Amino acid sequence: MKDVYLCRVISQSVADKQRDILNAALTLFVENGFHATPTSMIAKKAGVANGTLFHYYSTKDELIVALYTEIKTGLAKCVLAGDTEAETMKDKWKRYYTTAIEWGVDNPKEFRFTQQFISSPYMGMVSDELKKQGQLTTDLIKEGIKKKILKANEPELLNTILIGSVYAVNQYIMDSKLAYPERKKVINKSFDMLWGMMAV
Amino acid sequence: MKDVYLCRVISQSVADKQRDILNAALTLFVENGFHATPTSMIAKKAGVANGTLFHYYSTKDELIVALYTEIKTGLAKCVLAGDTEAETMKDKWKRYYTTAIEWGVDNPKEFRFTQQFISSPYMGMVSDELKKQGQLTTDLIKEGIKKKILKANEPELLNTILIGSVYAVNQYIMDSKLAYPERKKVINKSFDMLWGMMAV
DNA sequence: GTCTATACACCGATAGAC
DNA sequence: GTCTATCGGTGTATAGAC
Repeated sequence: MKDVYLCRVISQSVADKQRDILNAALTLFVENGFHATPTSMIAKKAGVANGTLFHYYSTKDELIVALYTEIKTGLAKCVLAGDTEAETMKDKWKRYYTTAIEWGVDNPKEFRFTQQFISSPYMGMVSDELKKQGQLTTDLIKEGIKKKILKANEPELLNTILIGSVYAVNQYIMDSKLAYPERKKVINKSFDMLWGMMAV
Repeated sequence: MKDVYLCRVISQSVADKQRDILNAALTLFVENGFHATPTSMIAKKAGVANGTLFHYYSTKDELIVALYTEIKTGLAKCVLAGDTEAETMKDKWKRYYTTAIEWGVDNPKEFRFTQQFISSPYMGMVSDELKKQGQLTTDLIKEGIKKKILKANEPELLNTILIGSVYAVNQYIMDSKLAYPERKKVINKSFDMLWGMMAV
């Protein structure tokens, strides 16, 4: 298993000014929240005119949701990138788990933005398509149960706890400002704990 | 162990109009978010004049933080209410765990509000006193490790995972709209999983 | 303490030139 | 596509009567 899971999200995916707008918005939203960040401030930080912002996103809400979609898609791509056929289920889970947490470490603004977004009313505005992304890991749990590798619990419940743990461990790492060697230990240790909980 | 963990929060603790304002604010914040809820709307729903709101809270931010403090204190009181001396550590943990989750079920608005608040920039405005409330469970973990009841992991890390799991399981219960008998099963089952993870 | 009335800043969004 | 200029709407907070 490789050691580094770096994965940048927004930087390369869209063109010039639009990218600047998204990057500026991300930083400011995380710092000040959605409300306290006027579009004028975003435009200024992005180095574009106020009107230009509304050329790309016809409302502020649309910008916010677009930013979330962008980030979430990038995370999913990043986590699934290392998928191989020849891999035990435990290794696959460990890789998913590690990649997700390291992604949060490499992209702290993106991570905090998603947290903020998910528990906001904007969450109701995202497409069902994007919402169903979590289905993937639930399916993997079902497969694991069928193969008698995982304990026969409600898959959705286990999935929820796992996602919650990814957020929790990430939060812990960020709060404690853990650098690489210690960080890896914490990730491994917590994975072992969780695996002990879910595996037969 | 008793079966019902009901625990209302805001309703009784403060006087008349002020209580109406907090209740109205809570409902509207959860429905619309902080931004999309003007003070005028809060005042209207509370049945008071706009100026009255600013008599009790000199800024909107102050109102938001006060609401969080109120709710958080209520939750803490509720969880600690059943503390007894003669109780095994496992029972105490199970009671804390169960009470916290059931509190979220009984107070869905309060629960969603805290989620929204914690991941917002307002979180930076709360007193250090309130922030340190989580210290209590961490200390209990340390005690458990010393007594060789719990595995010798980083206490903070375990605490973070536990809190994350409480949120996660609550979310699962709410999303699945589980009623009492099934809900209890899920809580017990998930606690057993978690206890298996943390206990020696 | 509670109300009415209002000041005034500010923001989201548009119009239209280039 | 990008800019400047601007408008209409709205929100926080205050002033002052009761």
